[in-house]
Amino acid sequence: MKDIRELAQHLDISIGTVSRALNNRPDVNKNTRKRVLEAALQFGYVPNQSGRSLRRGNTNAIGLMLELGTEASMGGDNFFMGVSEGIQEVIGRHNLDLILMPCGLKEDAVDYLQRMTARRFVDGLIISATRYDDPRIDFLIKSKIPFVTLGRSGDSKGFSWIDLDFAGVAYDAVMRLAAKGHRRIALANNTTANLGRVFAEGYHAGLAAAGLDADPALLLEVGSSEEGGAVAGRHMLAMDARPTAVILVHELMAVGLYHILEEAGVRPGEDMAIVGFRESPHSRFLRPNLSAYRLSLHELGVALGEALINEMPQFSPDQAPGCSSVIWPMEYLEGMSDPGPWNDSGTAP
Amino acid sequence: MKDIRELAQHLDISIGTVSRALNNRPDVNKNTRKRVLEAALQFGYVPNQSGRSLRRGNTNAIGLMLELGTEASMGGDNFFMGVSEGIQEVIGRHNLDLILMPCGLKEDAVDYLQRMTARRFVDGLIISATRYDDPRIDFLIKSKIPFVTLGRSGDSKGFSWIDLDFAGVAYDAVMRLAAKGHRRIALANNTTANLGRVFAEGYHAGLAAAGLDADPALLLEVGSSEEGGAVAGRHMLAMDARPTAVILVHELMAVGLYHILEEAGVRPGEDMAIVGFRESPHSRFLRPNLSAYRLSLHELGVALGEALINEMPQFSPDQAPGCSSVIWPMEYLEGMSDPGPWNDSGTAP
DNA sequence: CTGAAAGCGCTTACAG
DNA sequence: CTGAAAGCGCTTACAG
Repeated sequence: MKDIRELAQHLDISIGTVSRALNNRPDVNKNTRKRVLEAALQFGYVPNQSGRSLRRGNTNAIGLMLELGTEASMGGDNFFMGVSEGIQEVIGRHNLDLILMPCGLKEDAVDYLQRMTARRFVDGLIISATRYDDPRIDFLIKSKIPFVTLGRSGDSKGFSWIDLDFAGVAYDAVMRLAAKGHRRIALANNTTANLGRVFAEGYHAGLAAAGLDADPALLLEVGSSEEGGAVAGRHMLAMDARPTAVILVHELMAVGLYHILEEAGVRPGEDMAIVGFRESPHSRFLRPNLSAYRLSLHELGVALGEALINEMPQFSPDQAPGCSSVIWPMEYLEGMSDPGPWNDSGTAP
Repeated sequence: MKDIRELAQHLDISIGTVSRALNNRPDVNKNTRKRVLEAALQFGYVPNQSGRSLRRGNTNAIGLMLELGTEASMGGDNFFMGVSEGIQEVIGRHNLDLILMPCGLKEDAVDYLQRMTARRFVDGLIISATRYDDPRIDFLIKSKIPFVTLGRSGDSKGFSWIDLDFAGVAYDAVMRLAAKGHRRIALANNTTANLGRVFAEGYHAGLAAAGLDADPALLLEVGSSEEGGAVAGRHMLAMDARPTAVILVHELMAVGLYHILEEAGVRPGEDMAIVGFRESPHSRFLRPNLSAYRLSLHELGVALGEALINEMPQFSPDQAPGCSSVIWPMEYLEGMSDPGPWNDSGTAP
């Protein structure tokens, strides 16, 4: 069954009525609707989305843009799969489908976005890996396309976003470490995305609240990866006044960091306290297992989906766009990598 | 600039000519084409994909279907991100875009596929996590939609596929371990997808070639995850005749397996040899680092893209569809987790 | 080389 | 409650 015409012919009614029945319009005879629905099911008829989109001006799809190179910085692995599941749950209720739009390394993110929106693949967008100054946001605002960002930007005004509580986590980690007696707390950070800046702010706020001096030498800029953690480890080992604790903006770093420390005979958790960002299977299986912060990817996805629905006039007619901003709370999960109290004398070189 | 009509008006030519110029038709005056292209660029005009699709019957997009629950068995996000990059490189040359289509846990894969194809989101498909008996394949063949599968199915006839060399890896791993003196070699496997069956076949072929008996007790069925490795580890520790070596169908398993073994005082690589499937950052940073097999995700993506292009009549008019099948070779990368020769006496309990 | 026109498959005022 | 018709934005024979 290729098109609506054929289905209408088979039922001996007009295509208009078939369309109305299929679209759940109220003004259709109950029996007619039943016949149409049954015939559609029987013949496997589904309206051609191009025809529908052309007529209605929407696509019934929403997109989640991924940047292939940098996404590792938000969690790599299963982060986006977990979030997708939650997004789908919400948007599915509105008969929207989710598609992931991967932007290649070689393509400019704005060019890509412009192309995908111009082609009108999707009715709304979720973008991630938000930068401090992110031209994609200006473009999307100008284009009047409903969108939500995962991650705030520098000014973070005029659009809706959800951001993990990077500042809160860094602050909390510093306070916990300080309470255990640490005085020299390093930050293994990555400021490619804005989240790194926010993380550093929380870190500095924590230092101030704990009455500790901020030593720029303790601010390590590395990649959000196993290798980045290794780089941070080598760097710290080479320092004259070695930190006794380090906070990681990405838990993957712990893998490389542990490796490097152990190679040098420095025991993670015993000779150096380590706190990771997000709890993950990797962090759980590290030995000592990594203290980190927990969040539900599914719930985050649900929140993102709902935020986007709020931006879409067809679903939320009396909602002011760009008005919601959420800092997603995360819960400390104690591992064995930052035991306390810390015995300062036993550690510094 | 909203539509072609407006652009044509601005240039004072017909929309037909604008369209022809934009579509690189040869029968357009050189100067006219130049004017059109410049104006389009200037006003940011991009043809509406719905109009184009409706008229031409294609979408200029290809889809990579992911199953959110089971994809971990192929490697999680990083795997698909790496592959996506390669796919895009190839299909981009034909002005096709790649979108990822995540099928939620709660949705039936065939229903999902049917819906997405009926809506005509994409002109071609790559599906993954192929099962032994995969109804998606019958559906796609019947629908005459160009597609390629990542992973062969049980019969693997009548469609094109690329599969990692699971059989070859298992065979090679057994042979290497046997050559080092191992007699009891376990397999931590996952047969949810067909790859697990193929892996087991290679394992048995290896055992036979090495003159070793196949002990069903050494065939462990676990999840392709950290936790799955832990389960396998606990199981092996509890065995009367403990294996001296184990081959993992997924390298993530090593994380949990190492953990459990170490907890029990069994040293990975020394008291038990371990070989993983795919080399990854995780495997590289394990201590001892995991012997595993290397492949280029990017090249695999390129091959998938090319295979799909071959299936698409508009790009490969004289290609017989469904005729290509590739077993993707993988290269052994020696780590420290399976040193040899093995001293049998020192190990069994 | 260009323009006028048909038509891709749908939805939706409009008339009855 | 239903049908006939317009039109969404594009591409492409066809005529000139």
